Amino acid sequence: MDFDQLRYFLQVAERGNFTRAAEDLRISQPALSRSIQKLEDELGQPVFERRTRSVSLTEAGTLMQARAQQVLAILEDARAEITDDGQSGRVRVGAIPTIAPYFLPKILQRFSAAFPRASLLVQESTTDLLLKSCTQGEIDLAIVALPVPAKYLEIEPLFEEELLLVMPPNHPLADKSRIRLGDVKPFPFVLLDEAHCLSDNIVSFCRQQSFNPVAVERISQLTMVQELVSLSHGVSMIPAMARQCDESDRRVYRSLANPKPMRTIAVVWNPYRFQSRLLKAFRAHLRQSTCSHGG
Amino acid sequence: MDFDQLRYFLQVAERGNFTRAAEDLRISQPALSRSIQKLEDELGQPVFERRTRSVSLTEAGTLMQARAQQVLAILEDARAEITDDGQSGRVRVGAIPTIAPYFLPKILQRFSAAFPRASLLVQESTTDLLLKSCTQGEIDLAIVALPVPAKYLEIEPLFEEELLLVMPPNHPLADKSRIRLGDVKPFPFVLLDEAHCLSDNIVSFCRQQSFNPVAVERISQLTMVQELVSLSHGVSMIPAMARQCDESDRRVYRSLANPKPMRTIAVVWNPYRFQSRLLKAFRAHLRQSTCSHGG
DNA sequence: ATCATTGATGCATGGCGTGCATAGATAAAA
DNA sequence: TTTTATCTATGCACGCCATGCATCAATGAT
Repeated sequence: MDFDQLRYFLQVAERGNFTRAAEDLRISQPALSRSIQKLEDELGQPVFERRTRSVSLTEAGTLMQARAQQVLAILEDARAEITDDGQSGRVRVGAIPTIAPYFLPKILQRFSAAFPRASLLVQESTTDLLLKSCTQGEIDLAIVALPVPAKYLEIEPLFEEELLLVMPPNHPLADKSRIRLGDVKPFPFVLLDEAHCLSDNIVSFCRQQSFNPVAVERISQLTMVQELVSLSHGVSMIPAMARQCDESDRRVYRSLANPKPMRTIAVVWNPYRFQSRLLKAFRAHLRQSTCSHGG
Repeated sequence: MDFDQLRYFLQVAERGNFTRAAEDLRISQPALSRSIQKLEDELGQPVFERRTRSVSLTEAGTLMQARAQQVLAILEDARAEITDDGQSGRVRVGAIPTIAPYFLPKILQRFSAAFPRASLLVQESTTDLLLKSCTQGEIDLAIVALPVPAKYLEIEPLFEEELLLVMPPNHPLADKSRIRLGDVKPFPFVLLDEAHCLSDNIVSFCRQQSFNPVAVERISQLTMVQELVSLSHGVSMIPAMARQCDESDRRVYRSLANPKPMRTIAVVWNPYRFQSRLLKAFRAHLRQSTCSHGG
C-alpha cells in the first residue's frame, strides 16, 4: 500500500467525486479510479458507493477514512519533527479578513526578519473554515476573534481591541463629546456579511444593550464598509486596528462609552499536531508583539 | 512513500544489519539498501549510522521508528476492523511450553469447531518473548503463568492449577500418605531451564518455605523432566495438566500439603490493538473452557 | 430524444523497484 | 602485513505497474 493511495482516497472521500478529486490531486481521473480500485482490492471490499452523480463512503470507507487521516498526520508530524532545527521550516498562518490586513503584515515582517530561513504561508478565510483547516492540519495556527467553537483546539487570547464607531465627518454625532450606544439608535448600520464574525461581535454587543441595529447593507469587505460610511449610507463599528490604517479624512472615529464595545483576538492551534520549535517561536512572537496592544 | 519502506526500515532497525533484515524480509540486500536510501532521501537525512560491522539508528531514525510502528499498527488494525465479521479471521495464540501441549489442543479443537472459518496460529515461546510479541502485535494473545511483568498489557487470570510432586514408583516418599515440603528436602530436584517460568514458580514456592531445592539437572522440556524422574535422577514438580497427559506407570504423582504449590494461568493481550469479534470470542471461549478447572 | 456528467477500461509508455553480480571498505584472522 | 570474511553500496538489466490519453457505458438533465 502506498501513502499516495491514502491521500487520493481521502480527497475522493472529501469531494465525493472522482473527477474533481483528480483535478485537486493533479492526476488524471483514470489514474485515480485505478488507485482506488487497488486500495479496495487490498482491503477486500469497496470503500465507496458509486452513485450515478456522486460517490459516498461505505462503512468500511468511513473506518478507513479516520485511520488514513491518523496515518498521514503521524507521518507528516514525523517529517516535521525530524527536520525541526528551530530556524528553517514552514509556518502556515490563518487569519480572518477583519484581522489579516491590519495585523499580520507587521507581525510577518518582523518574524521573517528574525527567522529568515522560515517560510511563511498565509491563508485568509472565515473563522469556521480556519478552524476546520486547523483541525485537519492544513494550517498550523489561526488568528481569530473570540468566541470560537473550537473543539479539540487550543486557544490563547492575545489582546483585547476596541470597536470604534465610524461616521461621516458631518454626522450629527461627530461633534458629540461622549457618545453612548443609545445615541446611535436612530441611524442605520452598514455591516459586513453574516460570514464575518465581526458582525456577530457587533450585533451581540448591541443585543446586550437591548438594541437591534438596523443593517441597511451587508458588505463583504471592511474597506467597502468604510467607503460606504463616507458616502453616508450609515454608521458602523470598526476595529481599532483598521482605524489605524485608515488615513482618509472622509470619516471620523469615536469611542463609545459605558460600556465600550470590544473584541478579543486569539490564536488557535491543534495541540494534537507536532509543534515545531519554529511554530512555538511564532506563537511567542505573537504574544510578544501584541502585549503592546494591552490586554 | 511506501508502507513496505517502513516495514523494511523497522526490520533493519530491529536487526541492526541489512543482510539479515533482507533475509527476514525475503528480498535481496541491494533492494533493501536502495529502499532505505530512498526513505532517507525523502526524510532529507540518514536514519541509520552505518558502522562497519553493524548499523544503528540515528536520532532521526529513532524518531521515525516509533512513528512507523504506530502507522503500521493503525493500518493493520484498520484492515482487521474492516474485515471483522465475527466468524472468519485470524487468531494468533502464544503459549509457554509448560502449558501449550497440555492445555491448547482441546481449546483449539473446540474453538475451531465452533468457528470453522477462523484460522488459528500457535506460537510456543518463553514468557518474555511472548510478551514482546504481544506488545509488538505479532501475536494477538498469550497464555502464560503469573506473575508476568506485563507493562501496557491486559491480564486476565483464567484458573489456578496445582503443582504435583513427581517421583519414581519405588521412591521412599511414594507411600507416604501426607507429604510436606520439608519431607522432600533430602532429595535432589530435576528442574527446567531458567528460561522457563515454571522453574521460577517452583523455586519461589520453595523459597517461601525457606527451602532451597537442589537442582541436579536443568532440562529444556517437561517430558524430559518426567523421563529423568522415572530414571531416578531426582524428583520434580509438574503442573496438574501435564500429569493428566501422563499415562506412564514409571512415575507417581502426589499432592503436597500445607501449603499446596500452585500456579495461576492467565491470558494476556495488548489492549491498544484492535480486538476483533473473533478475538473476543476466543477469549470468551478460554474463560468458558477453563471454569471447569476451578479458579 | 439529445446532451452532459461521471466513473471504468483498453492501450502505450515511462518510472522504478527488484535481483544478480560485483565493487569498496573495514575488521578479524593468519 | 597479507589474507579472509563480513557487510553495504552500485552498475546493469528486467519486468511490473502506475500513469495519461482516448474512449466507452451508464445515467441523469434538458
